Amino acid sequence: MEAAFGFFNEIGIIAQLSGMALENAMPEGMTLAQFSVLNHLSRMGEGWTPQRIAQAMQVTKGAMTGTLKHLEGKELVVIVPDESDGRVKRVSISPEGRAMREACIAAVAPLMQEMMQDLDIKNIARTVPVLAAVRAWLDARRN
Amino acid sequence: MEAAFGFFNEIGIIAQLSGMALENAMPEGMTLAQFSVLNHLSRMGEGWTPQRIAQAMQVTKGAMTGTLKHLEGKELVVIVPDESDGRVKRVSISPEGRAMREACIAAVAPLMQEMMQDLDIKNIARTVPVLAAVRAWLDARRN
DNA sequence: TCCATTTGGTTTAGCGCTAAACTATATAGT
DNA sequence: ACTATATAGTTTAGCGCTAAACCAAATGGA
Repeated sequence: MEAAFGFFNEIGIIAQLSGMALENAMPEGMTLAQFSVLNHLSRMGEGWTPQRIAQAMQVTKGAMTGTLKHLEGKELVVIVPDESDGRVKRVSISPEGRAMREACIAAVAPLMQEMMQDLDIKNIARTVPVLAAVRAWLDARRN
Repeated sequence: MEAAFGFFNEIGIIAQLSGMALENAMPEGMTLAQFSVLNHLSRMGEGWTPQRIAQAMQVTKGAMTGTLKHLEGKELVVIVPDESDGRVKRVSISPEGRAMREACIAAVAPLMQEMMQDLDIKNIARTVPVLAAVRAWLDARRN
């Protein structure tokens, strides 16, 4: 019980601190939320709908509307209406978007290197399956 | 490198999901940020300044101004000016605040129980020292 | 004594998130 | 064919967070 409380407390603080550290390292104006979408599109291919991206990122569609608007404003992403279904839109990453993704990864790499040098990466890697199990449990429970 | 990325990704998602799960379980209108302050005051004693609370919670003083305003509005906390220093304020938890803290803990307990039943609490407890080390590293690095 | 610096707190702009209300389009059942 | 329901996306209100500008009070050195 105490352990569980401590666990979630650490998780919350690390999420906050690491998020800030990563965003500060990234090119001006880029956020983790925006980078995540670029990364997803780059790795998983084009033509995703906002709704599907929102599900993949575990955020509401309302939140995704905002993030995509920012990305579209910077022309890192192209959004077009679907031909066969008037409700849905299709999102693609632009060449500038790909370049920005690369730039973000390059900007963040030194930080990761530094951390892996100072901390024992083995120990960190060992926690990942446990974290994944907790995430899966929370996700399933959330209905 | 991949491991580190995956690690922070899991951390971010768990923080989001667990935060929502806990807040949904709590009494209407209570947030994790507000609960954390009540919990801190209850455990660490009275008379803390907003600035010191902000440092303990790892947030900016601006953020703490807002959270304390909400708590004060609900009369869960009492804030008075310091006598000897015109700049500082002193924060105390009220009886209602203590009751609210208890209510939050009681509301969240079943969730924790459920999780400890479904997942192996030992594995989770084992991750806590690693998480603490990562937090300490990020904290030290942030200057 | 006076002025520069430091420190505590507030405010504002901006981004992320949720939940819920709302619009518009598609689909299924009668 | 018409109506009810489901689905995609947008908008709004509200909370949390940062960073930076700002105000007020304390402090320390010339």
